[in-house]
Amino acid sequence: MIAASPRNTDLADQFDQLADLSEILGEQSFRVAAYRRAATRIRDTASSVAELALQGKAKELPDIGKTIEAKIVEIAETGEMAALAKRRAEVPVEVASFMRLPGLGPKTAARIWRELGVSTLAELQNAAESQRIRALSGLGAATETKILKALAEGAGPSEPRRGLLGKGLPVVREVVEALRSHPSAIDVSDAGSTRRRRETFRDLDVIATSTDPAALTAHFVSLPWVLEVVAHGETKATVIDRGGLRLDLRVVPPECYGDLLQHFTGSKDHNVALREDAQRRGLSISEYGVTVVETGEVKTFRDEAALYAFLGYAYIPPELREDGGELEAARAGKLPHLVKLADLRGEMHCHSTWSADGKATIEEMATAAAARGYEFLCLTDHSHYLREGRIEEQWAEIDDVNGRLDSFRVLRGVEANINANGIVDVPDDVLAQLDWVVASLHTSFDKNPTERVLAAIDNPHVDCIGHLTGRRISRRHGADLDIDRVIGHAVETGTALEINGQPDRLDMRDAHARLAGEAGVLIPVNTDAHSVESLAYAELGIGQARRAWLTKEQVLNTRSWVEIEVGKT
DNA sequence: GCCGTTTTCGGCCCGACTGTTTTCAGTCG
Repeated sequence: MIAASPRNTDLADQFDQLADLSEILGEQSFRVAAYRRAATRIRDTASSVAELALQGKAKELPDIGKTIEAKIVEIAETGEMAALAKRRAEVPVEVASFMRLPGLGPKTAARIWRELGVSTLAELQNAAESQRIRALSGLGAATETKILKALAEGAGPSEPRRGLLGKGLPVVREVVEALRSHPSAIDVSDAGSTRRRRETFRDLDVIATSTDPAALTAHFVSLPWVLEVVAHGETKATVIDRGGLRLDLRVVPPECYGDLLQHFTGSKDHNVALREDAQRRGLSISEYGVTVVETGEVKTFRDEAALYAFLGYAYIPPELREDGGELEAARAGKLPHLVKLADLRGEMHCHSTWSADGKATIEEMATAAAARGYEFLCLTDHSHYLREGRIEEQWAEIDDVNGRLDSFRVLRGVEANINANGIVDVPDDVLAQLDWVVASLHTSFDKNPTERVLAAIDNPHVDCIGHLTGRRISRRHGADLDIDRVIGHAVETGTALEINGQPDRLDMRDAHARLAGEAGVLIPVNTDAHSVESLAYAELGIGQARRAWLTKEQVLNTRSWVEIEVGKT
């Protein structure tokens, strides 16, 4: 039996650790950066990179060359990377976690380890308390205080916690509104990862132009919900709000608003690729403008579209700015026309009080969906609550509601469970009477998940697989599926794979949805709403769909129900 | 380490803030 190949996340973690330890050892910064880029690339790839490497095809990915492919093959075949094992023997691994403390980088971590013999976080705390850090030249009492504060706040070996997009968006919008009300404000916008609709964020970014940058920055740090000011300059400030969220503001003159917005929206990888590309053509890009190196002339741009146009690209929507091929596509005029929230014509996965956890009646859900401008709603209550004749009672209520609603239709659906043995838990004769069948994994995620999902797809009554992996962001990893096989099977059978817009699901994730879309899978953007309010999660789902490069044509519920029924054949 | 519409060698984004300094290195995004 062949051992399962390592998962992309495990490979990526190993390259990140290789980068950390190499950096502490003072190795070439460009090689360290290459390891980090490779880790990111592996993490953002949908297919198994280990499988690709074993076929000699991993080096076709950007940022993966011969050397890194060989290291991946080595991990797949032996379970270990010699280069990493060697460095682990040289550096105590906990020294790398010093770098997780804010303000401490590789140079400082290395000096504390080498010059003081400190190799664990406990020893680091002890060294700071006994004022031994200040003995090192260039470090003082302030550094000791900073270390102790960070350790007391629980910063440590684990990754810093990232917040959910669904939590961050309302906060960043509130801050944007508060800044707009300041008399010196001209333009204010959200930026950063929330503008790109990335599923999680580390901090919330706001940018602005102002007639008086220092006054606007001062207003920002004195907003009522600010708990702590981390940094405060004339054009840039960072605060922590009472919810523990980190907010960054940056201000520049109006004439370079486009430059600033582009810079501060990122992603970092997108900007680096953009700037490297520009540099090859004799241009130097910063948040203040584009410098023609030869003449020293600086061009500034009031909006992003003009900036991208000057650099020779079509306008790139923020959701695509991840260094995932968008620059090449924009240069060639081949960017997709991304799906928009307003394109949605129905909801295809939601619940009512017929599910025990549902908060609204069928009529309330339907009325709310109609108010959003939808034409239909597939009611997909949990199969568990629709047994022993209850589903017929539900159908009667659906008919009743449809009788009262003009030009809106509630469809009969169900969210069936894919059992541990791969069987869909609703009898075929019941499924045959339904308009729309969603099948989802809810338990036993580690028990043959691929085979179970494939079996569900094989059921001719199943129209769609719900929240494909079952992950809960930052709580549960979800099923480790063979995504290529699932997508291949979905294409063969015409089964849809949804994007579930629940803030902690967003499942399929962006990379999976992009691969599915490219393969020809139809993808409904759903909310899995259990209440009227959560129908608004459609915005998060559409963000995810746009990050997956999906067009209106690829998103199933941009069609009318009649068109969808015809497509089902 | 990776990469190539001037390169298979010699490059590799750019600027702000902090703490410790008397002009800068380290860190961060």
